[in-house]
Amino acid sequence: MQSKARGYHHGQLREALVEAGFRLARSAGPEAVVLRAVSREAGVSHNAAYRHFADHEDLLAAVSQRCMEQIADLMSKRAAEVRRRAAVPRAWARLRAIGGAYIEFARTEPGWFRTAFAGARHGADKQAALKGPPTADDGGGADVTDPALPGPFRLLIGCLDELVTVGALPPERRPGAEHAAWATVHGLSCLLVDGPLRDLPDDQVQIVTDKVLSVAEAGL
Amino acid sequence: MQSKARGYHHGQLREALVEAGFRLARSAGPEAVVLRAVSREAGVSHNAAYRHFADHEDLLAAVSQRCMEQIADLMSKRAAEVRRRAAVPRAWARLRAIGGAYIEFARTEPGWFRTAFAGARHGADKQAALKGPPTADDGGGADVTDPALPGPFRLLIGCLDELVTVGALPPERRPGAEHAAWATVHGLSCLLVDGPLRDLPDDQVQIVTDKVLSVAEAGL
DNA sequence: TGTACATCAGTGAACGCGCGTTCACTGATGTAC
DNA sequence: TGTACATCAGTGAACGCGCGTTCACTGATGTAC
Repeated sequence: MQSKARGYHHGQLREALVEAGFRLARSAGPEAVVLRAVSREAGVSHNAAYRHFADHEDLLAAVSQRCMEQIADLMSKRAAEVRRRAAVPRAWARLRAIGGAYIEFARTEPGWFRTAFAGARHGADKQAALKGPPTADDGGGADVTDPALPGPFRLLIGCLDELVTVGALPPERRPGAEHAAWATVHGLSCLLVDGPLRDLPDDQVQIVTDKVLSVAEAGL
Repeated sequence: MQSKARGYHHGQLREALVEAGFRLARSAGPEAVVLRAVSREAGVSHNAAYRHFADHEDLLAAVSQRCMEQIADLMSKRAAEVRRRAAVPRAWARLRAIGGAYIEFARTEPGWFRTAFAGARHGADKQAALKGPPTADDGGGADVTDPALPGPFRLLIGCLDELVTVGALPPERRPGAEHAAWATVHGLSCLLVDGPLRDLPDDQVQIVTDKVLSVAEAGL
């Protein structure tokens, strides 16, 4: 019965609030994800949110997670577009595709990108800390199937594992590779969004992106 | 006469306000650099700042710049500690030293680190945009002596130039290298400060840092 | 050297704002009998 | 099948807060004569 038209009881207010916050975050970043504005956007009184979220931080964390999924979606999409058939070049192309998608997302959706990482700073407890380091005792890094990991990171791990499986990356270079790769694309993304590369014109962004991805690949 | 004890006229209120903001930013980041709190910290009425800054954004930009210099200071210090004598290993060691210092700074002074990049987002006009891309018509990158560039970036450019001069880096790989290198260390810094690597214990941070720097160097 | 005066750098009070959060409430829903 | 009632999800008003900014002001400084 909950799919009825809006009455006194909303029915899916939680989802509606997250979606409203997500919309606000798009143009104005995490600073825009504020309880009163989100409720307003959802067409509901400004304290209704307390039936679904403990507090403002809790809401922001949910919106942030939504943004993180949005990044992962674009990465998956770009990876699926890779057309190479041979295993080795295909694996490399997929890695480049997800890296490029990450940077593309940051550049085209800076509000969402910033929000994706805003939930982490506040409410640190609620998000699982990342699995440790490249120690000798595990398989050489984090686990792709671990649902606590952010989606983009899981995709990256998957790509790197594929590179090893396919023989393109020597297993001894695998440990820690996910951190190095992620750091590189994340860093360029931040510089393009927040940092001193923020005003670079699009064509130059493309050049810089290619260079950075090439260096990262060469490094692996 | 301006070094007299505090009277009605402060004498160096501008510097004092920036310093007060800098202090507040250390523990609480850019969100703490708020006009009223900064004035309070400087022991002055909350509107006195308007004699020295156009508005809040203007003050934040000044504090942000101060933080950026602080990063550059640590990088210079670590670079100066390099003891290698032979030109080539020395150049590589200096590059690694400044990269490591950047990450070390982010890790040990997250408030300052975040503030250094907070001034950029707001008040974008006031900060010079970074010189373009690795086009063919310039010497292969930005200019070390350009005072509009952030200090850390100037240091990085200097190191890369040195690598070329010394013959350690083929000139054809030089263009764009500063972006790739900066992106890598900046990315890891952000992940350690804001992102999912925030809770990594110190020893693992060291391992990850080494791996990331090694990959970046190998990539160049 | 002394004095009038313009200028500058600070003060204190007040403005309006949007925020997070809490309170007592009320309308809708579903279940026990 | 009908009715009483507990439960749940929303409302509206109010709280206190800290913020940026503006106003008319006043104390200190330096300069012209």
